[in-house]
Amino acid sequence: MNKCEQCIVRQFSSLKALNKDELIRMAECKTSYTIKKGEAIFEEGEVTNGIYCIKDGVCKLSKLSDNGKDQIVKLVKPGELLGQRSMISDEPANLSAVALEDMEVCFIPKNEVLHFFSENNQFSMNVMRTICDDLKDADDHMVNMAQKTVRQRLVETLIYLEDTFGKNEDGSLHIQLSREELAGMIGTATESCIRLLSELNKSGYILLTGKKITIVDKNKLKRFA
Amino acid sequence: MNKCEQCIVRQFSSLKALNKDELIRMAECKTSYTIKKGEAIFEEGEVTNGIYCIKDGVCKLSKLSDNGKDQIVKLVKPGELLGQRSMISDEPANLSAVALEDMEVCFIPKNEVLHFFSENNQFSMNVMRTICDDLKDADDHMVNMAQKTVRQRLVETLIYLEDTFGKNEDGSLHIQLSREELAGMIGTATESCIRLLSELNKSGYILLTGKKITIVDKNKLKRFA
DNA sequence: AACAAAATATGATAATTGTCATACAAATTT
DNA sequence: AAATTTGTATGACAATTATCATATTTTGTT
Repeated sequence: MNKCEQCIVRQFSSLKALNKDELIRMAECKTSYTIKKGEAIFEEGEVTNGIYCIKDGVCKLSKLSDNGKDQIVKLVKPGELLGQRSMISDEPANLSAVALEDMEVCFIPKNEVLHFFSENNQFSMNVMRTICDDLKDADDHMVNMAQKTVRQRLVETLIYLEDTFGKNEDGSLHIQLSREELAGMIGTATESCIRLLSELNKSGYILLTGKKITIVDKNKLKRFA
Repeated sequence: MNKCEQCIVRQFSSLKALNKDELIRMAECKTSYTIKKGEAIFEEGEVTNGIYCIKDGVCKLSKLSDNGKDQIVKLVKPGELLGQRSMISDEPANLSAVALEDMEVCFIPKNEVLHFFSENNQFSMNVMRTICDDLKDADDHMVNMAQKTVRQRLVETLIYLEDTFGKNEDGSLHIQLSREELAGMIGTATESCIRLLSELNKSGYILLTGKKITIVDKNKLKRFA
């Protein structure tokens, strides 16, 4: 059992408000998991009974729409928590969480988290703030979905992916999404996504090399959209 | 100055967790406002420094998109609070709040709310839960915007309006939105919204009488979408 | 290495949706 | 009451996007 005290991601998360004793207590009750790329941490509708803290790897939060397509609502990075909303609302998960890379996550049971909530006001305010940030992002995201064209959404998503997850040494986007997943982020058909990527490639805004996507000139790309 | 204790909407809001003393304190610090239809309670980007409790009337929360169109993110009813997210995140308002009917609202300064937060755990949990509900709604809404057709969104919005705000004696939707506002809710051009309404009218699913919209058969309408 | 399965790419076409123009109706102002 | 402004409605057309079909490439498996 690893000590939460020494966990690298703790300082970047809501958990930074916990004191030494609380971290020891958390280390004792937590369960660590390894999740392989493509595996689910939890699925839509599942009762989770606690939260997950992401130590390593990125996952997607998505929801299956009536038309059979999976819409990606958010990508989640190390340091972030999963399942807080469902825990607080006392509801089953509204979204599925599936690993985009191999991951390491820790599960902390609900009753423990609620204990920290009642004892540590700073901690609950931190969690509250991240949920508020999520709400703002979701509202903005919604407006984009409703008002922008698929091309604009694709361009903005590509820039978001570079800004948030960085690039490899060769300049390509570090995070690897299938075309279907990228389409699921921007809310369009996979073919439309491929076609637009292809168009951006031909126009020289991006570079497609196999599955790798490289943004040639971010500002030019931004202006284009 | 009216007593918060006797306020009709209190029992339906997060404020129901406040005790007698807290309500007296709140009554002393609050400011009551009357807002005329069409007037803004606050605008996107404005620093609000507190929250508003809606006593009477409905308002829209909207955001101006880059394309110049106003997207309605949420309609807010009596008993609900406005501005909690911005207050907790300590940010200017992300959305504008504009009255759809004449309204009565009470403003409670930020420092007072934060005081109740720290003293009354049940109250903060209530607020947290409403924000979590908003987040879930926003996520679901986002998926709909991304994956459903304008027709589906229109039909679902009409049903939502009837279910949430009820109907007049003649059976028409109680809440009155302009075509432009309805288009802003479903995320489409005003002309497209008008055209689809007209189509639903001709097919007998709804009835258009002046500005009034009547759903003829809710289940049939639902199935149609 | 050979094969099967999955992912990516592209063409053809249809359906959806947006834009611009214009007409008409209703509400407001003078 | 006439005039102006605003909101609603509809046509014509263009642009966007989805769908279906079909290659082609890549990946994984035997």
